Amino acid sequence: MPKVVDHHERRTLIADALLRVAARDGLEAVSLRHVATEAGVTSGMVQHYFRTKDEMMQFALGVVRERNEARITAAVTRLGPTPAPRDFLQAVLAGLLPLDDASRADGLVALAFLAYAAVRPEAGASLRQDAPQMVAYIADQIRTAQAAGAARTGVDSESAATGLLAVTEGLGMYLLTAQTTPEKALKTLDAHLAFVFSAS
Amino acid sequence: MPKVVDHHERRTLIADALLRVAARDGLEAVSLRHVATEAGVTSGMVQHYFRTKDEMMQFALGVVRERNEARITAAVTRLGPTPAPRDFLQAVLAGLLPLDDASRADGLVALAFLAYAAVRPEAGASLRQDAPQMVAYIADQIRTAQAAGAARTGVDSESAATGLLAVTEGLGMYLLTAQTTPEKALKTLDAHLAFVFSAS
DNA sequence: CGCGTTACATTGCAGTCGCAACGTAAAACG
DNA sequence: CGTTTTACGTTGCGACTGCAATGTAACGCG
Repeated sequence: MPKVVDHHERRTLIADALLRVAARDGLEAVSLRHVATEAGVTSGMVQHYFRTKDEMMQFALGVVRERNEARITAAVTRLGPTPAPRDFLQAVLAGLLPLDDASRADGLVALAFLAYAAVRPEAGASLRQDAPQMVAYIADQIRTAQAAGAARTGVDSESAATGLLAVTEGLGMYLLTAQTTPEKALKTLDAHLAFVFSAS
Repeated sequence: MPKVVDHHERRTLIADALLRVAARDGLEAVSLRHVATEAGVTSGMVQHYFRTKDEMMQFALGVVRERNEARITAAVTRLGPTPAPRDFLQAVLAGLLPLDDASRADGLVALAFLAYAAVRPEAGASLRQDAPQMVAYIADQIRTAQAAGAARTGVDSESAATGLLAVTEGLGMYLLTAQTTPEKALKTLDAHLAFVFSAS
């Protein structure tokens, strides 16, 4: 064998270049040659690490998901142990919003992938898989607050959780398309949290 | 001159074909020849009515916007005169959700266009233009209800309006990507409306 | 009845695409 | 030390793209 190389590292290098191209020029500008040029390698090398373009896309999609996950866990750990449910959810959901340039770029790519996967069911499965546990987790937080008298009762916790996530998702889209500002988005999110977490 | 033809009708015919292709195979599958084949015409004719592909895309984008607008006004007129703000908003927002096959197809196309416009600012302007008045209108409804004691006070009406729209948008995305069901989406929307329209 | 304008259809060209095929160099392994 | 396997680089092919160019037929107008 020649130089011993870390396959995963090379693939991540290429995927990063792909994401840069997608964030700058859109997903339709992603081609083997463009990605290779962006990564500073030859298209032959890209082909060596990904047998097909679709395989490369799938991998890049996974990288986006990992980054989002990392952003969330970072927001959570930054909060310290045993935070109040409302503060906890505020941190998690705000961490999901594309507020800075880095997360904005990722958001644009995620949006492009969403449209890409909408007509490609096998690729879409990867995007769908972590939503249910997210809903369950948030619903659990709401139920805890309800039991402590810190959240409005008489509301289905799952509906409230889905609503919270949907608001965040919608605000994210408005941010990505410059239909609102970070300040207004955060204010709207807080207003919604105030709806959920209030005396009944 | 030869046969007198309705230009706008022909352009709409072509745009409809474009939207069918986009809904079925994604926006990346939209090419002059594919659209022409789908419309049952020659690519030369497409070129005759649209000087460039981008012009064709812009026009199709406008058609999507018109359809959405029509769906909303249809939902409103179906409601009769002077409805209660809550019923009114329920009808409008539910009308925005991609619940049947037709609106689902349109939603998929709109999603694709969103990603398309995200890296094409001049095309994105067309998507952004009607959001502010929508927010203003909903905020007005909320303020009316607040004055009548039918909605919770002490909340910024603009934030509440933005939240309502964001929830709808987010639920729409979950529906398009099959991450939720129409029943759950409507239930979540109603739960959010219950948050806004309740004694303070 | 010409005539010019409009409504298409056909063809072709330059560029890009994904991908296969092949070549080469280097290093681990016997 | 030779062999084999891996890691690339290069080239090219067939298909597709947007678009320009050109041709042709039909109809309104003077």
